[in-house]
Amino acid sequence: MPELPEAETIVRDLKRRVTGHRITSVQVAKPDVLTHATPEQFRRKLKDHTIKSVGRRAKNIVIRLDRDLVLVINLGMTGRVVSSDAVRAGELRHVAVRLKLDDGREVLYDDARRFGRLELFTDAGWTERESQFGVEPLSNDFTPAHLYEGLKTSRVPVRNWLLDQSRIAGVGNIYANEALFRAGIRPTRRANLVTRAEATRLRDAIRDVLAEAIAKRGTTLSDYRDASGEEGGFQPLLQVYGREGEPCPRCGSTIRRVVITNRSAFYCPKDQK
DNA sequence: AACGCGCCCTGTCCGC
DNA sequence: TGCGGACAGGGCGCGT
Repeated sequence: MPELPEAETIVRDLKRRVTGHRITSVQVAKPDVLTHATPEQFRRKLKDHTIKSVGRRAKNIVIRLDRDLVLVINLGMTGRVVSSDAVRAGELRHVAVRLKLDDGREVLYDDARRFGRLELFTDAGWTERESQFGVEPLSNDFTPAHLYEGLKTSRVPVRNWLLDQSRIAGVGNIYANEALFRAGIRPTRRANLVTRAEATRLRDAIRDVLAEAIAKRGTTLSDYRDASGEEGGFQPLLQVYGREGEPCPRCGSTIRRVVITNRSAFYCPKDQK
């Protein structure tokens, strides 16, 4: 599921719903979503901490608590973070972790495939981990020159290059494909063969598609929900992702699907060279 | 040492 | 209706 726009949407919802609240108890139903902690360690560490802020880095939800504790949630493919007062009972069938708050509500982590992970850090520990991610694509540091110089150093297909979180933080398969369509670059092209002019178009395309997707509260293909349990609204605006066999919205050619290193890529054979 | 690959796991859909 | 295979937003560890 979730790429930068979906994580960002959840973060904005959570910020409003949980900031300032204290965690009064923690239940772990599916221990395999925890990294480097037993359920007992996780429960003991989180209990009685107060949530100071909620933010995002790459596709991660970063919850800062008092007394030097940071809870980082990566949603994997099917992870959801929802507030218990926003979902109907029984709607969540794979709750892995419950965080009970001081007002009686719960923050629920639900994950059908359990590819998602919850991890606790100290401030310093998270700073270290965070340094391994690349530039935030919506920040001022993500310049055309930055992108062009980075692309020059690699011969992998540009679609794969865009998925590398140590290069650009937060772009996943949907938005990589959409940005490449907007920029007129075929997903299979080697990164180092993208021209300076194309890199500039790609940089703008990445920023535009991410910002537009955030404005629509993300893309729901099947599993993604925001913190209120609602679907995203960007899926009708996808131009190539998941549209194999449909006409290109720009030229009418038939959109193709190719598999690059085990993941689908979609493109218009006429508009993307 | 950059890169491709297999794997983690469940659900859904499609063809037979 | 059932069954097997393909496929799904991600990311890690491995071998080359």
